[in-house]
Amino acid sequence: MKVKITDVAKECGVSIATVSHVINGTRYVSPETTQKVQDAIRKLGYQPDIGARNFKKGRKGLIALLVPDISTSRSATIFKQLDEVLSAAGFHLIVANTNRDPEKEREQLKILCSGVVDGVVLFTACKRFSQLSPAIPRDFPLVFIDTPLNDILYPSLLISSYTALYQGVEDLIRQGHTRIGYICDQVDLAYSAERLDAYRTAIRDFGLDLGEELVVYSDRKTHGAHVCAKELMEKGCTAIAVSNNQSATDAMKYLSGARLQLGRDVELLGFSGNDWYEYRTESIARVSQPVKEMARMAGQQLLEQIEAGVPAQPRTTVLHSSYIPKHKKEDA
Amino acid sequence: MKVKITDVAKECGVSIATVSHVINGTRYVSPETTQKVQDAIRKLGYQPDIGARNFKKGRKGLIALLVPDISTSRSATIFKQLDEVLSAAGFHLIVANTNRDPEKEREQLKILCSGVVDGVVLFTACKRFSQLSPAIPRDFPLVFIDTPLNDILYPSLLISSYTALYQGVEDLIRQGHTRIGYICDQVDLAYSAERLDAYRTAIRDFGLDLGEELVVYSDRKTHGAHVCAKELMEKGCTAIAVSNNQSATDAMKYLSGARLQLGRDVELLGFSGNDWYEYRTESIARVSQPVKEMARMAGQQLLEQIEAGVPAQPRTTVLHSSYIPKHKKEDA
DNA sequence: TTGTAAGCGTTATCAG
DNA sequence: CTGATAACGCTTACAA
Repeated sequence: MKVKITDVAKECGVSIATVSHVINGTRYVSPETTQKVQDAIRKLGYQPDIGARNFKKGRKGLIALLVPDISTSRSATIFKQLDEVLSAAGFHLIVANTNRDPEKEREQLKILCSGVVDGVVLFTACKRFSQLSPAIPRDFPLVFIDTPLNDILYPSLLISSYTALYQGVEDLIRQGHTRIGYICDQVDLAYSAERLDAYRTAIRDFGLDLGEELVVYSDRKTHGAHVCAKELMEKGCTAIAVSNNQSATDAMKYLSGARLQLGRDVELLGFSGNDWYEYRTESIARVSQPVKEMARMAGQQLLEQIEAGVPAQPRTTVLHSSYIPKHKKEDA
Repeated sequence: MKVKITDVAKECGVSIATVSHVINGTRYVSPETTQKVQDAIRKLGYQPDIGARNFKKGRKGLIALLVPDISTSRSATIFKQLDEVLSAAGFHLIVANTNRDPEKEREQLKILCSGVVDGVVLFTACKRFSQLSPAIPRDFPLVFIDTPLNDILYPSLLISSYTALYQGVEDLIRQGHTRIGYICDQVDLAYSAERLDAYRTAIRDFGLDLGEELVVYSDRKTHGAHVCAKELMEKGCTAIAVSNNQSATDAMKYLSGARLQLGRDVELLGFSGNDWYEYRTESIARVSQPVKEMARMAGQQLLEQIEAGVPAQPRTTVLHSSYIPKHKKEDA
């Protein structure tokens, strides 16, 4: 049989209350008794039953992370960081895949929030908060990440790449490039619009504006970024900026297929991501997103809500990407 | 306040025992009473407290999946399938990343097995079972997947690609290819050795043996599969077979970079995986692994151990990959 | 400085 | 056919 708190109490002739307090440091116990208890615990190999504890305290010891697609490297990064900070606080992390389906997301959210987990970190696929609110009980510990929603009622963490992208384009311009193309994806998403804006503003600020000529729009399914890259090269671009990591990868695939070498035939301003290692022979300039920091902060903020009982404030935190010039190492 | 079982009992004037039995269908209750109870449940919006139930039943409601690398598509697939079968049985899935580190794996396993979860699905990074056994209590519900270990004491699920690969090579031969190269990765891993064997046997069976000439060994870090592909082409191969999906992808990258077209300049025998979509313009012949089935079976077998209380048998189940010729759709 | 005992919300064992 | 009631292992007033 498993050894329980009563066994320990019996072993060293104190009450179970004392044992409990020794374990949790929740009230004064004399040094000698403390010692006795700790010895007994070690001797018997006692380990508190987490299930019982959680039950008694009315918590589940579980946090859920909801992501649109578990197989992306971004999801994996977020998972790992979050797991670190939450497990340090005694929580376990369960992951749910929403498959970018708002319907499914709402369902899962409803179940999870109704007594399964103590809190949720949500990378939503919904575009408006009102699509979600019915699924979330008032005052449920929740943190949004990565998606700006308008009328949001919870803490939310975002990454802005405006400045970094602006700096990247500026750098290209200072290097003498005058025809800098831009591959834009999903303009309907806020982050994408912001990045396009950064590109346009930089271009305009330095008097290189050509209107829409060097902006092409990619689409994951019908008009991949490789095609876009091709188009831009045909338009005589000497440099290409992109709006995300996937596009950067695709563009590189096209360029290498067309035997165009980075740094010689064309310059690329990319985004950092986990798959650069494949291409590390050619160092490129890039925008680096603080995904890890975002995930860790999300964990912290969630813990505050849960433990300190801070009611969810609609505070929005914006982290900023940094621009990393060519030949410079990624910051850890 | 949350509504609990006593509230329901009070509402319809029966005992909590009856309510519990209605909910769990665990003993006969007259139709009328059943009806009354169900109405009350609906009326009050009662939902059983899972935490309390788990506590009472001495279970945690949690299963852990340990994988070497959460960011691979294989891990993602396994996660999704497993999650489906386990959540249907009322369990939640927590994922732990071992980072291919046996040390870390052992630690996590030790913690998880000592009362945190009810069972574990383990994609181990260890090469021998003895490295693990100290971390696992006797009779702990556990299922191994994807890694053959010698003196294993638990159910284990494997995928063999021997036959499929053999068939693929055979198909190339029947198409008239006589110089078929093979890119082998990590011969020290059992699956890899098996696949190399399949290739060699097929080649030998059809009298095309050239010894080691057309076998090249890749290494993720120092000697990528693109390099291997290049070497094989220089050796005059008209077809290339690979030992896994990553190598297939890398080989294709090289080929497209060298402007060599599949089906015209060279034939490729690849492995199925999640990133073929990028290349779907060219259909290729491939070995398709039943990863989903493996994951689902792992879930089933684990449930058997946990629920039916079947003590862990050292039974090994081998699933077989199928060969899918060119131009044929992937089986769902 | 420590002990006693009342729960937390279920399930399950007895009786009836 | 159904009801009391004792557990499950722990935390935490309240007492002493």
